Amino acid sequence: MTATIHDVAQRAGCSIASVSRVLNGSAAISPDLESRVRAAVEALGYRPNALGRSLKTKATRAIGMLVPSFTNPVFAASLAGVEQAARAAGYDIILSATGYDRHREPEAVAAMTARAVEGLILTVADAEHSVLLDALDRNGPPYVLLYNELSRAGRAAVAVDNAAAVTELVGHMVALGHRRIAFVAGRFRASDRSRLRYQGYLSAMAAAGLEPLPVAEVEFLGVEPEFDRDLAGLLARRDRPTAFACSNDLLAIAVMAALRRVGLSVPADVSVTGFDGIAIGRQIAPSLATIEAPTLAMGRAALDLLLDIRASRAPRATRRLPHRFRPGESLAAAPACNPAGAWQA
Amino acid sequence: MTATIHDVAQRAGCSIASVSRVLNGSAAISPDLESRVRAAVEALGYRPNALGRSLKTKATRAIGMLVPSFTNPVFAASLAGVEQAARAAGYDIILSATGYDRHREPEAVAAMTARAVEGLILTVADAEHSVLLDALDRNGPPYVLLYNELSRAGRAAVAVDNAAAVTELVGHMVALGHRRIAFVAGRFRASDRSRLRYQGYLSAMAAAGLEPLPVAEVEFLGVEPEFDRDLAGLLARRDRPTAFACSNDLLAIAVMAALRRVGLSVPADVSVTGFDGIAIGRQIAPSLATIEAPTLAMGRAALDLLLDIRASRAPRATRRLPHRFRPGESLAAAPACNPAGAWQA
DNA sequence: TAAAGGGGTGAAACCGTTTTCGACCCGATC
DNA sequence: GATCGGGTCGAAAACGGTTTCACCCCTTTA
Repeated sequence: MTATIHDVAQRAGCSIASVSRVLNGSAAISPDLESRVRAAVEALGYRPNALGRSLKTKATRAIGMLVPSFTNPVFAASLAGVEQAARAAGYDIILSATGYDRHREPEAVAAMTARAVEGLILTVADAEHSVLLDALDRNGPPYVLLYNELSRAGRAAVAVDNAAAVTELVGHMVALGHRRIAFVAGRFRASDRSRLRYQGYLSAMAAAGLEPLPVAEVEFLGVEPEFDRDLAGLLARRDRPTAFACSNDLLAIAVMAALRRVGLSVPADVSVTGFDGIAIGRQIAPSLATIEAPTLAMGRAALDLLLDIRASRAPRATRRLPHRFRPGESLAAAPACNPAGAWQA
Repeated sequence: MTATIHDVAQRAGCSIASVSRVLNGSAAISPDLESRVRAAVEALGYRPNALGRSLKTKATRAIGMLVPSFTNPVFAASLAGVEQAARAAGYDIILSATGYDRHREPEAVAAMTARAVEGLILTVADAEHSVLLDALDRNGPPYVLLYNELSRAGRAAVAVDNAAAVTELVGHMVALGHRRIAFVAGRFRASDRSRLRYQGYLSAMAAAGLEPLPVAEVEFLGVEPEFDRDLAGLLARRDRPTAFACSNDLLAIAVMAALRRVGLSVPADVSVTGFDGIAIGRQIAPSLATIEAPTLAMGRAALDLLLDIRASRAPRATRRLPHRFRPGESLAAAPACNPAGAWQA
C-alpha cells in the first residue's frame, strides 16, 4: 500500500495535477502550494510509480541487456560498464542471459521490448545472420551490439577488431620462433567472435607462410574429461604444437590447466595465449599473455552510443575501440630443443 | 509504433475485452472469434504492453537484484543462479551494483521499488545495521538477502555459515602444522561476510590455543602498490605467518600474486586459502584451497524463497546452504624447516 | 408459455501518472 | 469601467491493458 499521487494531493489539499507539476517542475506553482505538496510527499514517503508515469510519457528509462553468460568475466565486466553509464544517465537495466544458446535470444528480447525498454545492448551468437536483428531493425527499439562485429552498415556496434588483434598476437608468437601454432576456439556457432578470431589466426599463419593446424573447437565450459579429449587430438600429434592461441582468456586458462594435467609446462614446453584481458589473467602464474580489450569502457561506450542514437545524435555504425597486446609469462620463445620437425619421424 | 490491443480488436472486429480474454484465457470465447483474434495478433505481431498490464494487475513479474559488484565471480555466479530461476518462473530481473558502497544501496532499491518490483534479492554491506532493511520491512516489497547472514529472526536470507566455514578451514591449517596464521580481509565496512569470516578465524585460533595475528584489512580491489603495502606489515614480521586465510577467493588470488612478487612460493613458503569456491580457483596453479559455497544454487534458492514468501508459502527465515572444504595445492603442510619460532631471535 | 440459466460479448471503470484545456483571479492597460 | 493578460489551479482525457457489469440470445425447465 504505497502512497499514490492521489494521497499526496488529498493531504496537500490540491489536485493531482498540481502535485505532478511540483514534482516535475513543469509549471509555475505558488510557493504556498509547493511547500504543502512537498510536505505531503515527505510525510507519506511518496515516490511516483514508474509504471504509471511510463505509460503516459513513453519514457521508461530502462534499457535491456543481453549477454551469453554472466560467469564469463568479460561479460561481467562489460555489464559493469553498462551499469555505470546507465546509472549516470538515470537508466535502469533489465537483463537476461542466453547461456550461449542463440535460440533463446528472441524470447529474451521479446520480454524486454514488452517492458518498453528504450534500447537494447546485445551480445548475440551470430550478428551477421540474425533474424532477431532483422526483426529489431524493422520494428523494435534501437540497439547496440557489444563485442559483435558487423560487416553490414546501418547497425550500431561497439567492438574491437577481433581478427586484426589475433593476427597481431600470432605475429608475436611467430616472432618468438613458434611455427606449429594451434588455435583453440569456443564453439563457432555460439560465438561469431570466436570465428573472427580464428580468421585472424588463419591470416597470420598465411602471412608467415605457415601451415594452420586443424582447429580445436571445444565445448565452451566443458567438464574436464571432455575438454581433455577435445585437446587430445592436438596433443597426440607427433608434431605437437609449441603454442596455443585460444579464442578467449577463460579458455586459455582451462587449456593451461589441461596442459598441466598431461605434464606439460607453460611456457617451457608450450606457450598459451588468450583474448579479452580479464583481470585475473594478470594475477595467475604464469600470467596470461593476451589481447586486452577495454571491456569496461566498451560497456560504457555501448550505453553512451545507444543514448546518442536514441537522441539522433549519432549514426548507427560500428565504434571500434583499441585493443592492445598484453605480454605475459604464458608466452615465451619456442623451445629451442624442439625446433620444427624434431617430433617428426 | 508497435500494435496495441485496440489495433488487434479493430482488425478482428471485436472489443478489446475479447482480445484480452483470448490472450489470457480468462473467459469463454467462441471458436470463431478466437481464431479471428489469433489471426489478428499474428498478423500484427502484437505483444501486450507489460506496463499497461502491470498497472492494472499489480503483477509486474519483475524482481530487483542488488549486488556489490559484477566483476567478482561470486556475485556473477549468484546472479546467474537468480537469472536461471527467474527465467524458469517467468520473471525478469532489474539489477544494480553498489560498488561496495553502502550509501548507494537505498537509492538503487528506491529505483527498483518505483518500478514496482515484486521482490528484491539483496547483498548488502551490513545486514545487521541497515536502515534500508528497516525501511523495507516497514513498507516495501518482500526481499531475500543473499550471502548476508542475520542474527535477527523475521528476515529472509540465503547464506552459508561464514564463521563456521572459516573455523573449519583454519582447523585444516592447524592440522597441517601451521601456527602463525594470518587473516586477510576485505574492508569490514564494505562486507559483513568479511567480518563474520574473521570471527570464524578468531574462534579457530582460540580453539587451537593460538595467538591471532593482527588482521590485514585491504582495500577491496586495490591497485598493486597499495595492496603490497597493505600486506607488507604482515610479511615484514620476523615471525612471518606460514599461512594466509583470505576472506574471499579473489583476495586469495591477489595475495598469491603479491607473494610471488616478493619472491615467496606458495605453498612451499606460505600457504594461502580463499573463500567462495569460484570456478577459476580450480584451474590456476597452485589450485586454490578454499571453502566452496554453492553460489549458483544459492542464487536459485534465493529466488525460489522470494517467490515462496510472496505466496506466503514460506516464512521469512534464513536458509543456510551447505558449504564444503575444497582442498587445493595452495594449502600444504607448514614448512618443516621453519617451525614456530624459527624466525624469532 | 414463462421463467430461469448460461454462454458470449461489449461498454465502461480502473490502475497511476502526465498534460491539455479552460476557468478563475488579479493587476494593469486603454 | 470594460478588456486584456499573466499567473495559478482543477477537471478530464489520455496511455494500454484487465475486469466488472450488464446485456443479449438461446436453451432448458417448471
